[in-house]
Amino acid sequence: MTIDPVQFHKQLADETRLRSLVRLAEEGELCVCELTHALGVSQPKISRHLAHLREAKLVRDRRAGQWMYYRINPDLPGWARTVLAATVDGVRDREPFLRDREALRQMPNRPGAACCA
Amino acid sequence: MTIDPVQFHKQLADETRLRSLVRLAEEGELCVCELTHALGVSQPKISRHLAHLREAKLVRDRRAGQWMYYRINPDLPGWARTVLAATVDGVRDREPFLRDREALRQMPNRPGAACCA
DNA sequence: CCCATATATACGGTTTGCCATATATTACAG
DNA sequence: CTGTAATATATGGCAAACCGTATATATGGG
Repeated sequence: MTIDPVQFHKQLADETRLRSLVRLAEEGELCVCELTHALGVSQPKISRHLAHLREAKLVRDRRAGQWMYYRINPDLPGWARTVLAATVDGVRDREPFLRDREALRQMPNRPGAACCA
Repeated sequence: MTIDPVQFHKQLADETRLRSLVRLAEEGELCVCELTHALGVSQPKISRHLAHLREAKLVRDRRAGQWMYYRINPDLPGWARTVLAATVDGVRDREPFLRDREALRQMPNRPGAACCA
């Protein structure tokens, strides 16, 4: 799989997209409503940015009922995965990423695993 | 040293800047006219993009006579250097980066070492 | 069917960013 | 000083990108 490096970095060069990617990198898979809640931004805004990420091949989506789940594209080339991992590592303990992690943790009625423990 | 990750990636999200950074990463230090020749773009264009990179702390400059030499900022945080190195690694053998390397190698009258071999 | 929830897209407006061209600055040579 | 080479900045125009709001689509339940 090949990716244009300029397009790739453009995706990381927006706060909403970067926050979404960091969340996805740490959680594995999230639906739109979880990201909306974690970042505290409007649903169309998240959805639009996720569409960008999908078009740029940074993420993949999967439908499960009414929910669309997004995850980091596992087929990214090695250099891109390294870039992503290094970036996540560099920002993990800063705002607003800390706050995003906490907001997701405290989200009520999360779809998926939460209900059937 | 601390750097805003969004601003950082914005710098890599432009072809002219990325090509300049890749050249600097491989050559160590280059003056404006060398970059101008390597990439084959206008001098003001290179100069403007180098100014962006300097303001974003990605590069440092040094004056030597009439020449301004630029290099990757050695004080970048670890994650940023990793991102940069991974990106360079990912693009090294593609166009237009191959062509840039070759154009620099064939540049006549390079300042610095070239004249006094 | 009809409604509610989750998600996506369309629209209009504003900002940001890039470019080419022209001009200013700085350093050096004579 | 004067001229020349290297570099930087200023200007105006244009295109890309982001945003909020409104609306459309899709799924599942009753």
